[in-house]
Amino acid sequence: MTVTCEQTPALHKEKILALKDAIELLSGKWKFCILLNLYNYGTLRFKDLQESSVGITPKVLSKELQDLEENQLITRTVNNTKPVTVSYALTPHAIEIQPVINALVDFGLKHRSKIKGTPDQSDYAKCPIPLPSAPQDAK
Amino acid sequence: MTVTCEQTPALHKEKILALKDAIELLSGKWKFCILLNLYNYGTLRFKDLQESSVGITPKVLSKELQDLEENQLITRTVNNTKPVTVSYALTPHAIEIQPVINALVDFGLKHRSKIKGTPDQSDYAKCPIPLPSAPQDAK
DNA sequence: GCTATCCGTTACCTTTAGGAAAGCGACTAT
DNA sequence: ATAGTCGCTTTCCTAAAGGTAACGGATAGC
Repeated sequence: MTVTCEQTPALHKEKILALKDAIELLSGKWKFCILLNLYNYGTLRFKDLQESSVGITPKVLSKELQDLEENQLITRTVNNTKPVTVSYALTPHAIEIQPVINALVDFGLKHRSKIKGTPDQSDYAKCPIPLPSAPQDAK
Repeated sequence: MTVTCEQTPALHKEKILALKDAIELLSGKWKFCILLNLYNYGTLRFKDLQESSVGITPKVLSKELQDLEENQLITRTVNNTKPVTVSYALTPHAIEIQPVINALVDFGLKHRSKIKGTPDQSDYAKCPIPLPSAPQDAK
């Protein structure tokens, strides 16, 4: 260790600023979770996201989605269905975040097995849902 | 539409939990910043970190460092120097986070040039250090 | 004695994230 | 007419994050 691989200070400062931007945009309890769900399922409606992001309330979900849309990471599409539905999907720009999420998941898995050891019952308890919901099920 | 590239729900849930663990540990305004500085400089003392993490207060820095140490991402070493100094360095386990930070920085750079366009005055304002030719306009 | 440096801690306060619960507008099914 | 679904919004509230300022022990120099 103790590499001291000091790059140019200017470049380092630029990185710090970029990092702060990213943190400001993505920090919080839910955004990565929402994005991961969209990566996995492609397109999700409001209610799907509410169910897949276990524990989120509509108010918070609504706000998070607005934030993400403002930053051009997701698109919002209103479908004219019987009760109106709204679809959310990732923009091309959002693929830039995939490496972040993958790295984060990767770290989480390793950290969990390394530090925690126990399989975190509290979180399991929060996730009693079978998840897969057919997006267009006409009742 | 409706890509639904659904991997096994079990795997997806595992990822969500890992993601939530990682978020819980790393979220906040400062941790990534501290880690990036340690990546760049190798080993830093308390005061170095205070100066490189522009804007952080000793109280907050102290707490962040404790969190990181508890999670075995950094080591704390007390040197017996004239006024006591303390060195912080990354643990081997912390290299797992490097991809996260790199991806985050990468995203931040792209996002900054794509969405913001403008060079984020607020952050520049928070950085009274002779960064580039800093825009020091007195009103 | 007075001051300074380094690494914090303590006390206090403000801001924000986020949760709980209810409602609302448009529509439909019974 | 009533009740239900969907996608929110609104109001109210609490817990936590984070900032400000001052102080503390240890050590050293003047």
